[in-house]
Amino acid sequence: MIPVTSPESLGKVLRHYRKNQGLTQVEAGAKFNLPQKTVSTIEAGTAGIRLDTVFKYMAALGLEMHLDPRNKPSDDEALW
Amino acid sequence: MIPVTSPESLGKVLRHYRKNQGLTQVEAGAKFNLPQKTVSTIEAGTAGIRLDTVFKYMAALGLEMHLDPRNKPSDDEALW
DNA sequence: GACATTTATAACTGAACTGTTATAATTTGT
DNA sequence: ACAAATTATAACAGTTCAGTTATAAATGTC
Repeated sequence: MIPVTSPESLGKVLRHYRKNQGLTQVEAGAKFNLPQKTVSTIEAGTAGIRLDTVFKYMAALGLEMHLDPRNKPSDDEALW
Repeated sequence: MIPVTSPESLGKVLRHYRKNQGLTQVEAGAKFNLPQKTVSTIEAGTAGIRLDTVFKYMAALGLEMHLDPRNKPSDDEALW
């Protein structure tokens, strides 16, 4: 449930999930034709990575994203 | 709590939050020096937008991101 | 310590972004 | 329906990515 607010923190979270699944960068990237180099770049937190590349990698790891207000006072403050 | 898995859905959610705050694209973008054109591009769901640009815009709207496994069976399956 | 696996880094090309400025198209309110 | 406000689109220059291939560095195992 770690909040992600930067390319760096996103890279760390993605790496965490990948390792949790016992995958190497090559294995994880192969699912969506991302070369190992690109996976490395994503996890390193490079600022300029393209959004579609990130979503491909999230798909490879079976992840989805949620957006929430920062400093959310309580969880029952639904906006949708 | 809508799950985001593509640039398109991300753009829609960001637009939703912006309008909820009563901001125009110019007003929201100005907080982080993003020109109106860039905000429009983000909300339109352009695939190749750069990740740092997205995070700037999220910061302008006071949002943070969370990653979760897709088809999460139950909410008490914490991984962290 | 040596070997094998995994990850980081490099050079090159083509493609597409951001920022800037400006204008067209659309939406909103009266 | 008109005017004002908002959003979408365009051209240009500069920057940087993705992909490919290859290699260096780091990590882990015996």
